[in-house]
Amino acid sequence: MKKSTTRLLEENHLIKNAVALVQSYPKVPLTVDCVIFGFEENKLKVLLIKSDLEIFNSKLSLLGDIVTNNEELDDAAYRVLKERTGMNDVFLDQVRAFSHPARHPGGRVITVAYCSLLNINHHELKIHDNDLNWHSLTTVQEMAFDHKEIVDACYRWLQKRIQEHPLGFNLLPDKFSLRELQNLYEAILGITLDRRNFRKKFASMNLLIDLNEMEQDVPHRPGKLYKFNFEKYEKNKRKWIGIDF
Amino acid sequence: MKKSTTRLLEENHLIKNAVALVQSYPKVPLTVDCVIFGFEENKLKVLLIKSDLEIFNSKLSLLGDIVTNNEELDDAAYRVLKERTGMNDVFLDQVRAFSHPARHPGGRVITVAYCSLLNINHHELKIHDNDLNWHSLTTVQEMAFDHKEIVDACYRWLQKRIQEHPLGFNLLPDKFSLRELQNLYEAILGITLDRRNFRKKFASMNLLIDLNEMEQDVPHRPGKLYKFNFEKYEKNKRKWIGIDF
DNA sequence: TTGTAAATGTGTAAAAAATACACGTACCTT
DNA sequence: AAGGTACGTGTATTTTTTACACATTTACAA
Repeated sequence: MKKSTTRLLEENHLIKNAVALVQSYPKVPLTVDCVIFGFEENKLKVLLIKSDLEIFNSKLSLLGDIVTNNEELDDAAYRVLKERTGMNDVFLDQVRAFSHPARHPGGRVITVAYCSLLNINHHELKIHDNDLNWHSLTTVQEMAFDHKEIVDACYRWLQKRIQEHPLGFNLLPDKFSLRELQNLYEAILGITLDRRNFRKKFASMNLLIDLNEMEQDVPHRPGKLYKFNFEKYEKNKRKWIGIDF
Repeated sequence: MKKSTTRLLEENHLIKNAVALVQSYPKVPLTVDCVIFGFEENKLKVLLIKSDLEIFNSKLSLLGDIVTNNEELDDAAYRVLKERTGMNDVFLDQVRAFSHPARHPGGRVITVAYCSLLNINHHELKIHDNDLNWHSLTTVQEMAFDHKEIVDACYRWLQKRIQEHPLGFNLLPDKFSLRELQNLYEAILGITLDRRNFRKKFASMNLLIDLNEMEQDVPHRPGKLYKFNFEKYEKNKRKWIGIDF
């Protein structure tokens, strides 16, 4: 249906009013920060950079960036991830916003934290770039800004989420053994699990595809290799209840 | 330890650098929006206002406001809640940020959504003010901005959270019967629960204090009244695992 | 006052899920 | 060839969840 000219003019007017309203709003600088987790040597790692703010004297910092005009927060976080790791199709989810007025020494900056999970070995990281490096989560202490607080919040978020959804697979290679999977869960949750019960649980989920391959180059009896059935999980995601260790 | 003058000057310089950096950042208008839930007549309600933006033609809108200078997001949300309901000490938690570039007709505005739970009868609502009113969650359809999407997200958030923590008590009067409590859970989760098993579960949690009082003015056998043991819950919050219906 | 309607309060048996636990096997290394 | 190491598997026990029925208390109406 074609709108009349009068209607169009009126609508135009209303939009102008709305624009004027928004222009009267105070504005704040907004950034995203990515807590990028990886798993290596049976330890949960987090990808950090040395802060380029002199005042922080090379303290460790999250990967982040300003949110540009008309950019969705999710897109900004993906952009940071892509720029720094070269990777697409990485797990990424918003955790929450951090807004303490003094969190940035240069004045008020609000940041939205994202949690990302990726397979360290599948990377194309530009590690050489800029003191970009993986750090053991447990050893990371002082950080720039409120980034330690953000890392802690994302870690707690991950611990909770991994008990509701099988997110851990994002941290593993395409092919993995059950032992590797169990090590991952033990590292993230900080508990030890019974091997037989752990295998039973994952077997009952029917989300693992047996590749009929064996581990190579292990100094002991090799285990079977599996891959994660992403398709099946995506299809049933809504019905998903939990894992419950 | 007293810092040397040189050190102070240097620090000052670094802060100036940081300030200059932040000043170079793009800025966006930022708001908070509160999804305020209540419970009445065995229905989950949400507190809405008629949008004062003409372009929305009195469509329903969440209670929200701009985030002022140096204000924490949590504080901004509390402020909105206080202004509109007159209530302190209300349950409030951040859900997530919404950032679609076209979510506001007046241009780019990012909003952070909060979920709040309060006891409708315990209010001092200024309902007369401004077309402020409670609406059945199930009947709310069209809303201004992306507020329907935000309400839906907060409802899903609530459904999930209420199975992990006993948040429902925030929606009930101080004194309530087990039937009211069950009605609440059934309304939020959209399922029916077995009465005996429900009571058993809450009894096993030991979070209810028997007031040795009875319901008044009910057209049938009155039930016992209980109050929620907030202190005990707060004390054990960290160890809390879940409710699991 | 008596009967009826409506919701309260309570326990147990069966099923399902979680837990605890041990030994033979396969492969690697020396 | 022997020893080390992690793999792979099943069952009994406990705990949790589910399903289910009847007597009781009060309000209300006849």
